[in-house]
Amino acid sequence: MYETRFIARLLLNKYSGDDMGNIREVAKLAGVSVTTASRVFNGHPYVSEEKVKAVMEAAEKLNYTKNINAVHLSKGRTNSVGIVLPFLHLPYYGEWLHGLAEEAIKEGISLQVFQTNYQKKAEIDALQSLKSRQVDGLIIVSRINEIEVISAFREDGPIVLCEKIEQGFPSVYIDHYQAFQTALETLREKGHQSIGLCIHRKTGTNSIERIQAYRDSLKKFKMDLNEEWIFTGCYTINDGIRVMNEWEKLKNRPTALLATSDQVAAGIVSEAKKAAIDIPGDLAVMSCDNHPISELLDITSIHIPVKEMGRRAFKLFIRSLDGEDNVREKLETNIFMRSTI
Amino acid sequence: MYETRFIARLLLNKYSGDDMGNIREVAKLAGVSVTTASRVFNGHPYVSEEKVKAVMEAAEKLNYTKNINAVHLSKGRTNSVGIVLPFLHLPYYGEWLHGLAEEAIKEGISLQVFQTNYQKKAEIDALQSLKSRQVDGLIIVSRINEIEVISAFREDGPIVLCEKIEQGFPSVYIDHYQAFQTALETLREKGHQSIGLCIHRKTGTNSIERIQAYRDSLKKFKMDLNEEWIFTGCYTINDGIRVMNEWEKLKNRPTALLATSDQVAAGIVSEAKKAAIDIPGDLAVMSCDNHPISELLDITSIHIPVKEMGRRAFKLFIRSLDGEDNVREKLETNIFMRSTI
DNA sequence: CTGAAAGCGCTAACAC
DNA sequence: GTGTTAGCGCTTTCAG
Repeated sequence: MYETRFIARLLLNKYSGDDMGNIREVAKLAGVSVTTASRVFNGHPYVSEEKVKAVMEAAEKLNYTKNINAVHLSKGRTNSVGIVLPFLHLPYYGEWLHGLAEEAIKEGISLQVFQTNYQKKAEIDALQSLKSRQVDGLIIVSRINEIEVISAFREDGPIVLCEKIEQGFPSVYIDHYQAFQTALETLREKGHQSIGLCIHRKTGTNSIERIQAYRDSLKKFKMDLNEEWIFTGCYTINDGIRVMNEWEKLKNRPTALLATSDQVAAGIVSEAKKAAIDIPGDLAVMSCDNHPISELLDITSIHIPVKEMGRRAFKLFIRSLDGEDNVREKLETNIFMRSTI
Repeated sequence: MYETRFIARLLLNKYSGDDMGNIREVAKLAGVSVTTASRVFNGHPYVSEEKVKAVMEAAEKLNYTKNINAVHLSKGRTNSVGIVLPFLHLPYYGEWLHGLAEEAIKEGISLQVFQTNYQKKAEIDALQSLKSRQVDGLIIVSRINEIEVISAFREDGPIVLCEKIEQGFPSVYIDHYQAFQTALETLREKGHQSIGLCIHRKTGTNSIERIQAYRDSLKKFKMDLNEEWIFTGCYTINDGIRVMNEWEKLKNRPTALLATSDQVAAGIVSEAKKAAIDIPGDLAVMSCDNHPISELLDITSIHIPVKEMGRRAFKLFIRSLDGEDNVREKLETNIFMRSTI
């Protein structure tokens, strides 16, 4: 049996690591038990100096490295976390991941990234990876499946959400309702009575909150409401350009646009310039994130501490592992006034 | 023994999946052998209809999910690949990952991301994860360690590089030397005799190639050379702003700047505008990547198919797994002429 | 301080 | 078609 398997691996896989011993071989060469060798590799106490040395030497000689998969199986965890997000090319998620990765490396936790493209199935694959113990937990930056679907995996491990969720999950979030209220109030004070919205999608906790704040504000101040003024699918610079073109075609135009992403606002502003539309004279623009590009183009933007969210989400994941699995953290926003409103 | 372990897990970890059976229990409940159950879960042939059904039902009843770590250990691979890159917040890498992730999901390969921050140690950790079999292979988008260090891990699994490397690794790359030559030639034709460089770093295959092209071109055309004109550490918009400020302080100023990133060029161009410096009159600017921001700001840029590189790198990884582990692919670039030169 | 041995849960060779 | 069983390589309990 040994033979067959060995030969098969040789044939199938040149990376069979044939020259890499396992802990048993190391132990044998060092003249100690497997237990002792294991202790040495894990820095456990109560091993004599000389045995430590013998084991280290044997390991060196055999070019030994732990097979981490065996460790994972034996320990029942993987020291890794899955990050679930829709798109990797949007600056928002890049920034977010950057913050998270900085924390994760400190804790020696590895990162498994699941780009869902907002496909339900892809997101469920990520959830499955929790159930199958590929990752110890999940951080869902943005989701597409209903919360009930997510909840079904709740018992399989910590799941951190990044939205204002009532209970059942640890989460880090922005009060988008409040932020939008403030933003709309600010625009109103500037004299805008008709305001349009550029938003990612109509679903999703964050989007729903934002739309709600929008509708509520309009009603409260008896401002104009027009379904045509809600532009969805707005993620990128190009989407902003598209919005600007649509705006131009509108018979009844809003005098201000509130976008949920700086990229979109950037597209709007630059396309406006090309079309000789005066910002903020003909159209005021305000966006979210306060990403460097907004400063660059001098776009008024609501600062969202994206990187910090990534960091916090990771910390919540860690706390969740320790049993504190219902913490919710709200992060603050503030408006950076610039020239586009 | 069973007892102790069980209780310990209950105490330590609420996510012990107590209600989740393993394949043995499923097999028992279904009244079949473990092998048969395994066959069912892996879609292997030669299992009778009824047994398939029995196994499926038992699995359902026990809320069974494969423990993927056991699979990994048993099979000797993990169906995952590690991506090594310095920074997750730079659009370049986001774009790159996006392309890669799209391919990976098709093949059911999961992504482990290693953000190194260009710290040698973090990069080595990634390499170790290959050796410890945490990932089946590595794609190094940009590295900081010497090639010899990487080579030492060559036998542990496929390692795909993204640079023009002589041999020993599969790789996908851009001929940066040629691209820069063309760019510099273009600037020269526009009458520029003194050209500055904004580059990531002085090391790294790609940077070295670019600097070499720079020096060679200057020499060839007897253009001015001034070490002060080489700005390093240029990655972001803010770095571009910094460069612009430094440029202004220069006694002897280059009349053109060639940047390796659109972000940097964007910073330069917008800061120039603030300082009432005419682009391209006082200073011509050209950059690399042709990221949407360059179109936005109408910056002349060398198009680099970043997303495609991500895709190709992944495909090379797959081919490498299949034994074709020395393929090198060159991707083409082309200049998008806009208003900054 | 040390070691024997029983797991962890799945795969697959081999025998029937 | 199906089942038995020996791995995969490490951790950890328990008994010295």
